[in-house]
Amino acid sequence: MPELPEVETVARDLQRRVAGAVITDVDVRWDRTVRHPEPPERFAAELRGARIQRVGRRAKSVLLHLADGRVMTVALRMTGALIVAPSGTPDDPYARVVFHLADGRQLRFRDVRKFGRIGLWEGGGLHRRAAAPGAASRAVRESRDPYRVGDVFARHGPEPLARSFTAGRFGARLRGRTGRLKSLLLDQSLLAGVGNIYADEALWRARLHPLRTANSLSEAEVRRLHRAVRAVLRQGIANRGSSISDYVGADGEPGDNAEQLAVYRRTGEPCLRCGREIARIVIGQRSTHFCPRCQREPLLWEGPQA
DNA sequence: ACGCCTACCTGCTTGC
DNA sequence: TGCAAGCAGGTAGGCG
Repeated sequence: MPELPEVETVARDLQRRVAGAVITDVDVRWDRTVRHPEPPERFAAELRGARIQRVGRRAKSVLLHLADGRVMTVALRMTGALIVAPSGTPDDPYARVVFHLADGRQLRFRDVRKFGRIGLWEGGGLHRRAAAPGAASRAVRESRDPYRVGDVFARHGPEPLARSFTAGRFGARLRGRTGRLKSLLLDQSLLAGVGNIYADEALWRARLHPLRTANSLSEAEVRRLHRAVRAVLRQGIANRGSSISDYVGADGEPGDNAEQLAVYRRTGEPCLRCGREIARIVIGQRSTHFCPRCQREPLLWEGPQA
């Protein structure tokens, strides 16, 4: 469900609502949601009495910075949501982890499909350069604790909305890559935060066919894609995210960006630029939407293609 | 290192 | 109406 704009919206909501709150107890109702530390009783024990100081985001994870320097990471994956429930709110059968706050409210991790993951880590290392690919997950798997939050994101690429993420830097990361643009935009080690919705939207905006390969792009096209990625993400944040079926912010309200989407899940509707019907194809098992006229097909030099 | 594929889960929609 | 298949915003892990 949530990509960068949705996760950013949740993080900003939580910053307003739970910064300063103290966690008094934790119910883990689906053990596998908690990945570190384990077992869940230990996760709960380590959080009792912790104060949430600040809420932020890295990639598609919400970061709850605790007053003692530790960081809780919440990866929402497909259907995860973090919702602040006032005291007395009816229970939610899909709440997988419930954080009880000292003021009587609950911070609920709701997750129908149970793909979401929560971890608790020592602070530090968030802003350093990427380590060797694979090192992070291997180390986490093998670690006897304490493990730093920066290591969790060691394989992730840069934040697309950071000032330091320039077209030149984007081009350097794309250089030599033979993969298709659609798949590369979804690759979190190339760039962090773009998912299926915003990948399609960015390619439409940049007028690039999703099957184009990175190494086929001119410098001007790289600049166009760079601008487009940033624009669609910023617009998504401004509209509090795209709610296709069940995404909601921490206030439980859906975002307004779905109606602004140009191609995502608009198969058969007219292109906003040229009127041609939006097409849907599958790339790397992911549904992909684009305008066959505005986003010209790459030249195919081999193999039977649709 | 890269690309491709599967698994992880549940619920909703679609087509027969 | 029932039932099975297909689809969904993500990503770790295994394969070649």
